Amino acid sequence: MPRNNRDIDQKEKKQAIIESAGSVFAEKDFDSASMAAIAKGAGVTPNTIYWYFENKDDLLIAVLNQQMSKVMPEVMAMRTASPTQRILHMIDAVESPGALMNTVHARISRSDALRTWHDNFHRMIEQILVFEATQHGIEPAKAVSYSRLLVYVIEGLISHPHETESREETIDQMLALVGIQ
Amino acid sequence: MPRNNRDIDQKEKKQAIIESAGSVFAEKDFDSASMAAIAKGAGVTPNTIYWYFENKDDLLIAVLNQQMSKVMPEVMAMRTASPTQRILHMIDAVESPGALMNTVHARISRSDALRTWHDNFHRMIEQILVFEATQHGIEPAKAVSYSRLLVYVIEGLISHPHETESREETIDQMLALVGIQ
DNA sequence: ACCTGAACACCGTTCAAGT
DNA sequence: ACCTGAACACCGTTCAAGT
Repeated sequence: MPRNNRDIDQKEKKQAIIESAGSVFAEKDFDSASMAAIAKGAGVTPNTIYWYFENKDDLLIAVLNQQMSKVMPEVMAMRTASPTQRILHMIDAVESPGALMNTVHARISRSDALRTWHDNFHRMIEQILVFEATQHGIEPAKAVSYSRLLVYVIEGLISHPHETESREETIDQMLALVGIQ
Repeated sequence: MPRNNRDIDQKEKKQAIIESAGSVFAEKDFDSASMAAIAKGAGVTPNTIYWYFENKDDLLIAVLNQQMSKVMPEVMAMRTASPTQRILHMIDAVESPGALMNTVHARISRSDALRTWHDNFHRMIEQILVFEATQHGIEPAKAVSYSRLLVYVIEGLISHPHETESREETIDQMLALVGIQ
């Protein structure tokens, strides 16, 4: 066993760190997930993580970005599914790896990078919802304000992973209220 | 100066700790607020806090309860104000002392006591909203499901303290959608 | 350029000992 | 019963030193 893994491709190692972080965040939560445990899972020393990432928040952002870039194409591809089903899929994917969304909100005041990520996330979801709403014949002005309300409901569902039962019903009700589907 | 403040009434000292915690949580945030800083603000040693509270989460719950028992009567007393104004007042009061609501959500998986507090909070808000809705002639079944949606929107506004501008507009839109006011 | 060992400052919490 | 000093185990992060 080599003293360090220079033979392993750098992209692979960075990827290994992100994946390890993702799974440790998922089974514990952000605060309980120590850099030591994440490093161990990736087969590196804790300090090595700091070669690839500025700090723990930066690593969190990398994990979130990875998740989103996996999920969004999936959601887009669900052409035949109902809006409710598409939203449900997104919530499931975002929420199952620990309650990271709550961590994002809780740490926004501490990390500018995290706030930027969060604002972009909101913008992205809202744009999709506005598109969806206008497709359903809702006038643009209303589509924008309804989308904002919808984002809050979606975030609410993500933030409360223990209330899974009536999740679909909740989305249906909200969509019916704003006139989508 | 006495070695310890036995002369000071216990209730007063406990109260001093809660108040110190409240203000330290407000200017920093839950994680950045050290027990040392809280203790200092209350004029005690860090360990003394553990005589009065089980742990940091327990102290957080005490702060939240204190806030709520101050705010709720105020909201109830606003008889002449519109529902929007009443909701706005509650959000302002809950959110201004740091983004503690986000901390609650982020730490639910770690603390059973915090989850219990959170569930009670939801129930309380939902009951008030259901009452409000039925007052406006909305049938009970719909009142319940609308209230759940409304709670998510309210929590969304609490969770995003930096989006203050359009807050009133957002509440108005949501209330209009469900037929209140 | 990439990685490590060892250290730093700090944290929440515990506990034996004091009054 | 109430409070403290001193310690414990752990944390994210830094940095000089190695390859």
